[in-house]
Order: sequence, then C-alpha cells, then structure tokens
Amino acid sequence: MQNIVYGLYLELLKKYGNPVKYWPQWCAIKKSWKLKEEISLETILVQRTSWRNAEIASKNLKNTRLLSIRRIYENKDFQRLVSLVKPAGFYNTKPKRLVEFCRFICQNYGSWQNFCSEDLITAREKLLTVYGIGPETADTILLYAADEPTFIIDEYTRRFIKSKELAKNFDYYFLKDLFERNLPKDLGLFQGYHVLIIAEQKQGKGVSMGVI
DNA sequence: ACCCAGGTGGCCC
DNA sequence: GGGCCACATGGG
Repeated sequence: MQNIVYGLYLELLKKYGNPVKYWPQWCAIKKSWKLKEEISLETILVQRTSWRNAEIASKNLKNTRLLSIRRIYENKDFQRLVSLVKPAGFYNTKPKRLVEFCRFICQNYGSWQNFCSEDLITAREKLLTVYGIGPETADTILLYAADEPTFIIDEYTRRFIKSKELAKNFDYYFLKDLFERNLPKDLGLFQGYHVLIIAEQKQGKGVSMGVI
C-alpha cells in the first residue's frame, strides 16, 4: 500500500461499511440548513464532554426552542440558558461561548446559511477569532455544519494515529496536514473517515447523539 | 472514591 | 512558542 493514510481509510470502510449509518444525522448526504445550524451549536456543547451529557443540554435547548442561532442571540434570560446548558458541564464558559458564536453569526452574516457561503479558508479564519472556538471546534463546525472538506483532529483521531503509529508529532496542524495531504479533497470522504475512526475507537460500544 | 469524556483560554517561563 | 492548568457535569 503506497498511501498509508488512504489505505487505512479503505480498511476501515471494508470493516465497518457505510459510515453514514453510524452518524445518520451529522454524516448525512443532505442536511437541512436548520439541522446544520443545530449541529454548529452542538459542537460547542460537546467540547471536552461526553456525548450523553452534551445531548441532554442539546435536548434542553431544543425543547425550549433555543437550539437556534437567532434565538440564542436574541435571548434575554442568560441564567435560563445557563441552566439549560448545565448538564453539558462548564456552565460558566459554554453558555458564554454559545452567545459569542451566535452574536458573531448574526452580526456579521445574519444567518447560518449566509455564513456558509464563505470560502473555507476565510470561514475558518473568522471562526477562530470567536471566543471559545479553537481549531477542533472550527473544523467540526466546518465539516459537519457547513459541509466544507476540512479534516478534524480530535482525541479519537489522535488515538487512532497513535495506535497505527502514523506519527510521533501530535501537533494539530501537522496531523491535519498529514491527512489532507494524503487524501482527495472530498467532503464525503473527510466526514466518513472521521466517523469510521470513531467507530474503530469505540468498537461498537456506547450510544449517544443518535450516534455509534 | 476515583477516572473519564470529541477543548479552550489564560497563565507562566 | 510550548507546557501546564482550571473549568463542571453525569456515568462507569
């Protein structure tokens, strides 16, 4: 196998099959703008947190119609937002991050759909200026909520790289480049590979977020 | 009673 | 520029 990175993808594909079945919501062929917007908010809820807990917070927001960029931006009761987000942990920072993200979108673009018309490089740079959004969250938002082909380096990816001894350097951009350099720039492939990496790490256990 | 889960910003040197 | 650290919840 000449290209190890791509070869591993083919192996995972053979082992687990179509990745969409593991993440029917996030890794869908076609997603509505509403769903993409909800996913963008969930990426913040799930930072350094189990899916289970993030999902409780997500459902709390959904049930109160606050799983919406516009609604959070216009929300006047911050303490209510805090109590809804609480199960996801970090209640002193996550609600603030949600508000900052929603303010960024509403004030600069007006809607999630408008933001998504930005090109990948610009959109990524802009996201990184928002409080609470680092490289991983930016890439997760772009890959799953804006359908941009950008590779995510998260704990699962790092564990995968470690187990396959693909690298000794664990710098974010070094690893991101390692994957992107060795793969065709294809949205379905980037989403699928990432989902399959998670499937491999979880080995079939655990269920959350309509997920694996 | 521990340990962990899809990170990030703020310190310190 | 890299290395550490607080942050908070619910489940095993």
